[in-house]
Amino acid sequence: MVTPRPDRPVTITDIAAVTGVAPSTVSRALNRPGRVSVATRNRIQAAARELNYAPHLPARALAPGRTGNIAVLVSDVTNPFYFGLIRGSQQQLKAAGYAQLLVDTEDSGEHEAEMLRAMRRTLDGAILAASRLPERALAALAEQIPLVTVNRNVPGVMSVVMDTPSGIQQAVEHLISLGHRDIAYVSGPENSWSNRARWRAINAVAARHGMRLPRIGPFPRGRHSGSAAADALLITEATAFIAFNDLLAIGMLTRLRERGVRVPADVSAVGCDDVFGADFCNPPLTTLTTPIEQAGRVAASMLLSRLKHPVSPVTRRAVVLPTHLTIRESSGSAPDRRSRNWPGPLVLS
Amino acid sequence: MVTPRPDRPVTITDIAAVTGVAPSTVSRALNRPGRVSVATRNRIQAAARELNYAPHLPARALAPGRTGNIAVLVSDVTNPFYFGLIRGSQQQLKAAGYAQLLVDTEDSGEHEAEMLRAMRRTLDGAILAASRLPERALAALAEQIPLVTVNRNVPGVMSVVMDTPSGIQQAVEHLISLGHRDIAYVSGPENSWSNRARWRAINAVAARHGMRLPRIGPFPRGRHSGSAAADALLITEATAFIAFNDLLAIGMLTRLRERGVRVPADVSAVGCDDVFGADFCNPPLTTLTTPIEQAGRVAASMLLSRLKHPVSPVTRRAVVLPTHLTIRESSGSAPDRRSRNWPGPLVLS
DNA sequence: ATGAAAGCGCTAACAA
DNA sequence: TTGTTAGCGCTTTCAT
Repeated sequence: MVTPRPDRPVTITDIAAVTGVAPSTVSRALNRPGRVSVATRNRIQAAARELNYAPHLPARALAPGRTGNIAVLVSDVTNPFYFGLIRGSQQQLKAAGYAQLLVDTEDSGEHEAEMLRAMRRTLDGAILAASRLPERALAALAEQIPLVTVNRNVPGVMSVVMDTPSGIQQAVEHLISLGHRDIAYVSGPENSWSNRARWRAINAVAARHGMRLPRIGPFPRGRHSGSAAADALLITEATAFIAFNDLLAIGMLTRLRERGVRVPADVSAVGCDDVFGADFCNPPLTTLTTPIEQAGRVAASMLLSRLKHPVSPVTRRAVVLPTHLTIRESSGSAPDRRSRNWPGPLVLS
Repeated sequence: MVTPRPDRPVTITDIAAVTGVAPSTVSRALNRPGRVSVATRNRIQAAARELNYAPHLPARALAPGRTGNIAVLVSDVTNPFYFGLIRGSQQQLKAAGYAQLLVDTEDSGEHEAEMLRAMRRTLDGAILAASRLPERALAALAEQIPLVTVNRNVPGVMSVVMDTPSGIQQAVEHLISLGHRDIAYVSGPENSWSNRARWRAINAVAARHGMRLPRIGPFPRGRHSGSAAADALLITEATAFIAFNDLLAIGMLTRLRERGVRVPADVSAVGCDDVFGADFCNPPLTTLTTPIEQAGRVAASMLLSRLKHPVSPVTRRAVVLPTHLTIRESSGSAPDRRSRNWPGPLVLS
């Protein structure tokens, strides 16, 4: 029996030598067990296990068409919004034998483009969780490499988006039913597609109710945006606000408390996303719940089915996931506007 | 001029054809610019840019020794504890030209081992953020592939750990200084190394103060552990607790509120980790802050320097990062024990 | 400074 | 059913 050097990774050639067959037979036995006689297959698989063989994926990836890698690009890995997405996609990808490459684009379209450029030959496809790329660039990219965008809808690119309009409608009407008439939209970063979609949806609902909601901001991502946003809000007449996302809303909650503004007695707060933390902040946040983990699963599935059937017409190009309003304690009846005043002084911190 | 087919990825051979040199020269020009004449180098680099060339990483990885991939294994991607770690390592790895493969082991040692086994030939190294593997397995693995563990210290394996004892000491003494004498440790999963380390540290401090702290639990990870833990706590005489981690502590906070127990008036709460959310939960949580993002950076750096200098003795094998207590509003003076009673009835939910 | 040639591990035609 | 052969794209000797 031939004993391969134990300090060198075991290859199919080693297995071939040990079992006395050709390397290609080993390859077949391991990948398409059906095309090999039962006897040899068993012998080979036993030897593989015995030698603790693991395939060398890069070598396999040399043959065109399959690297086994899918990239997932997020704008900020520490944003809890992505946690569920990452987990959802990871589940699907792992089950299908793909590795997930997590890439943080640092919220920059250039980083995003550069990473994709550098990695494109290493990838079978990519999931873009919050692309900052212009439509044209995205469409062009999708020609070169299978792509699924999340929360971004551009023609010709597969996508998973949330049904923002219906969720926003629920949110606005929830506040209206509580007696609020002055409702502000607290805007997020202007380069965010979700932000624009939400603002558009708000406008549409407001128009339907013969109202016009003011908008404050935009406020960038970052620790102190919540404070700035809360301060800006208090200058207005608003008795309620809908914030671009929960992070911003939670930041505002903190600042409002500092300034002695009671939520929801003085001001009602509504967030978007229902991220980790929305249920235990103070007070627990009423928010538009988006099925983000499902979005991750769906995005991965779309990509995988596309890889399997490169041009199948059955692959849907755009999936819309339902959203719903989760009512917690941060929203309540509108205060009598005339008697409204903030107990605390403005404290600059 | 030779025009390569535009629908096929550009290879160094294409560049060679275009510039009239040999493929090997292109390779050199791109990787070791010093070993090529300035003129040809410029010509080649220009052509590469022109053709929008990107190296095919799997092919490069065929040559032994460098795949460009580092795996980061976490027990649960949705656990906020890991966010900073992932970001820290990602920063370092990206800067060094490595791709980060994020792997969720689902808190199972078997998954962990299996993933590592399957991927080992694809990897230049791995960071194990919360390994569930037995010491022997870990040590054996470290022989085969460069490894850095985080929050896990096993001889012969590079590691980054937190200085739990000093942080725990601060926490315990903080509570003692507030008059607490009955302090419980709320234990996390028994297969967690951190959990055992924290419990050991607590015991040591208690002994130094002539006390013996009771321990309740263990409580597994999961949404409802906090409730169970809070209920268990209320059966004891404890006026304060230190929870295995913030997630557990926050869950307990929620349950305590449901049951009408005031924090910190009736019970003081201390968590561990200072995760996202610890600063805005209700009340904001006093917690042992661990520099987890730094841990990610350090772990990546250790791995990278190890890859560069395979057996350099200068690479430290174990790094201990300082921790400190962050005092927020969940801890306060101990109540008079005799007058202590919980206003609310026990509500099973 | 540059070219020629071999080979990394695996898969897929094709042949037997 | 199995073996032979030829690459995949790149790096790396070894010549020149």
